[in-house]
Amino acid sequence: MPAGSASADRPGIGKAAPYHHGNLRRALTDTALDLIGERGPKGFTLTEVARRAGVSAAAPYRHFADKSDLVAAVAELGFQRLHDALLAAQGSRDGRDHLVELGRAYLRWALDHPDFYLVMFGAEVERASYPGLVRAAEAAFSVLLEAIEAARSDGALQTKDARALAGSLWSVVHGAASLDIGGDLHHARIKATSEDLVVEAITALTAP
Amino acid sequence: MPAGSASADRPGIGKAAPYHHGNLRRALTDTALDLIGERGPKGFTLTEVARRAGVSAAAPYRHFADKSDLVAAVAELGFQRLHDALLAAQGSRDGRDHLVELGRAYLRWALDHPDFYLVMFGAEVERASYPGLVRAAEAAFSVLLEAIEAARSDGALQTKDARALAGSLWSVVHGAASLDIGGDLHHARIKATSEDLVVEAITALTAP
DNA sequence: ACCTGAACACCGTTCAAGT
DNA sequence: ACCTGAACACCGTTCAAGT
Repeated sequence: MPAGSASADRPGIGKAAPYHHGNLRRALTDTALDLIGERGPKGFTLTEVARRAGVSAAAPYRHFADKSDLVAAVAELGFQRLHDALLAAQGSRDGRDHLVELGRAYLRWALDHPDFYLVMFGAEVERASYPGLVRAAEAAFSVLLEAIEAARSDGALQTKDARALAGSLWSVVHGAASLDIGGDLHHARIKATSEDLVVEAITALTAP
Repeated sequence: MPAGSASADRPGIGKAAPYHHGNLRRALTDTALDLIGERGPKGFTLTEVARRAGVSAAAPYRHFADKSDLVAAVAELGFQRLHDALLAAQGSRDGRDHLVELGRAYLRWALDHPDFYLVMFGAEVERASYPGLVRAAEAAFSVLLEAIEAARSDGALQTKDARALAGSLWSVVHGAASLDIGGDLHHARIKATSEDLVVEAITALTAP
């Protein structure tokens, strides 16, 4: 234990990188995501998040109402990043192909960030209780909706109910992502990848 | 507190319906399901399950390795009931219609038992760690697989990879159930019901 | 064989007190 | 304004002891 270091007038000396004063809120959500990635959404404790961030167990309560509120903040971050990933998936100009690309991008993001994904759709947080979370999810969903509208006005798609089609597409993609992450596709000995399933399903659902 | 009753030689006199000696294991899974239904998969504690069953907090450890093991047992029960519900859905003889009926039955069961469903597919239990759970899930899945095979040999369906089609169908139905239970379809203002989505999607995916 | 009682480490949360 | 330290109720789990 080193004592009397030159930085003795700064708080948290010796302890691993204490954030303190400034952006503890963001530090906590980042640390929480790390922990969830290591231990899964369960076995994740607020006390340890605080410990890793170098603050007391009570400190998070200056920034979050309770543990669920922190988890909701992580989920909201996740929806924002998913939203960005979908916006970045501007491949093909053709309406139907664009929808396939969107589905692929969604799935890829989910499989690349299973920890985020589990928090975003898991039962740990009542999404309905967090308006910001609902808005973030809606924003991501709107990318899909607009792609459908665009395809429709291009004549590449004839759908009465764009929202219903969006719901079907979201269901397949979310279902495939969820079953893949949970290992269920593997247990069912399905050799096709979730990407195969998604591409085929979107193609069938948007067939003229 | 009534004392000296005629049943004083039986354990647990006076306390609310103590199960003791016999089928405590089953009593615990039943109580756990009740509690999950009331409070959701989180906010469910082993201690309270024991309390409600009228036994000490240590008693469950005679029947389950730990809390996760109890949750896994509940999930397994869920897959068995889902399996039964699918077997009972023997409506139409026609191959494609039968697949639609199967999807409907799955969705209905999930929406009727959201507590079960969340435990079965939630992150609270590592499904891969519980072989009995995996087997129960596979058994339920096999109903779908056999329906596809039957439709194929009837000529109602031409599919190269039955398991892949099963994966796509499972993805839509699971996805729709999951999004509906989570309130996400509602937040996305999708007016069509999850049943509408599922029927339409299965029809499209099994189109000749 | 099955359950109780007491114990331990740990967690979520609160609150008075410090800077 | 933001954080600490101590406190409280409660939980998961273990283990010796009871019947």
